[in-house]
Amino acid sequence: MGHSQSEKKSNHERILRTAAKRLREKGLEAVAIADVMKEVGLTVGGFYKHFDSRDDLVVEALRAASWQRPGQPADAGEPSVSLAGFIDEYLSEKHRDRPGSGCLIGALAGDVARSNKRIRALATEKVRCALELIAGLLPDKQNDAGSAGNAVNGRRESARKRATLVFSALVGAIALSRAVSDPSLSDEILQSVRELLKSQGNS
Amino acid sequence: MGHSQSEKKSNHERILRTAAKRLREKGLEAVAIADVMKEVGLTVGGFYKHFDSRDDLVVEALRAASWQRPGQPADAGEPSVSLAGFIDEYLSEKHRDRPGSGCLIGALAGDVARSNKRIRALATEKVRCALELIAGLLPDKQNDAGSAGNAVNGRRESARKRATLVFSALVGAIALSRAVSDPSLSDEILQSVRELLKSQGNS
DNA sequence: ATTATCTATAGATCTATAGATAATGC
DNA sequence: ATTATCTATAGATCTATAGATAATGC
Repeated sequence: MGHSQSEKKSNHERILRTAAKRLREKGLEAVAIADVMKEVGLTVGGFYKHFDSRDDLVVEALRAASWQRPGQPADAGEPSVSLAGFIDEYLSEKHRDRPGSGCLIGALAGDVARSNKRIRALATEKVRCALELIAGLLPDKQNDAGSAGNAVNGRRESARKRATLVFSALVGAIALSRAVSDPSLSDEILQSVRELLKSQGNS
Repeated sequence: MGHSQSEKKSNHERILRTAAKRLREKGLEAVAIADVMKEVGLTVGGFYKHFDSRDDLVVEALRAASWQRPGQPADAGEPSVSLAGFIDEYLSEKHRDRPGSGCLIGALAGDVARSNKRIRALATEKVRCALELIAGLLPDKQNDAGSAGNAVNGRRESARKRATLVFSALVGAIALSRAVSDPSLSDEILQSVRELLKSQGNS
């Protein structure tokens, strides 16, 4: 029964990583503390020296959960990929089949909508980050008609709108491809949205 | 304690309607049988003369749940609207704020992905229906390059792909708009996706 | 002495069942 | 006689706490 400070820190991080994985796989309500602790090799009782409540674990785990791009090591850093590459990775069969190491929002948007303020605030930040990331990957495009003011602001506004459409389509497509029980329909959804998102003046 | 056959049938339908609403609002796991029965004006014990198990209730309720278009009576029938009208209704603030009477897939795609075969098979049918409905609303468009064979099949294939993109974007956008805690970001998501989906050669 | 962990359990909640009650319907 | 409903509860599960244990760290 060792319990040094460094061991505690290591256990803490393993609890977070395990919870982040299982929460994305099973949803925000269906993960029991005892199961997470068991998977880490500990027991329930010790949990509350690490977190004040189950809710704290969920918030911390979601905060720490980063999307591990399929086929990349866990700490691959910022995606320096193109928009087309990002779309292909997001809508890959690997990502669909491994929600536990995938995009938090894609796996849990529905659950988040029914959660408390803290979790929704955290998810809101993640959504903002995703929109900015995608907007940054978008190519320049002619100014949209609706934007008054100078051309730079118009471009930025247009990019943000297009990023919102792209992210919505990504999140919707991955959710649908996971929900559907027919593998060929699931594949078709991924492929169609990949193809059209990349061709449709967005890339 | 009345219990005629007709009264039982009426109670059965009220249980289904109540469950369909609460399941879309709270998710597939978070609705307790006792609460549904209480809301209908009955008690837990009677439940099992109506359904063999909780799972049967969920399947039947989801099967019976139809999207009540915002601002329409419950039995408004097939949407004879245009694609633009459909998009505007789906991505309306009313729909966002009333998941209990809204699109099943939009509210529960994430939950369905973690559910059993029966529920996923049922959701698969609902997804197929949605794709066909949207494909039928899509305007004709030039044949896409990838399709061999005659022009009609090419158009149909193209419409199906575009319908998949549109439905993915609708499902993703409504999920994001509900997940996010900042009302202005939520509004922005709905508005951006509405605008681009209608303008982007899809309508 | 402190504390990270363990075992054990109280209290809450939920599904499903058992047995009683009272109205229906042959 | 049948059955739709009720009350009560067994059994499972989950969060959180209490108290014991043993290694750490001043």
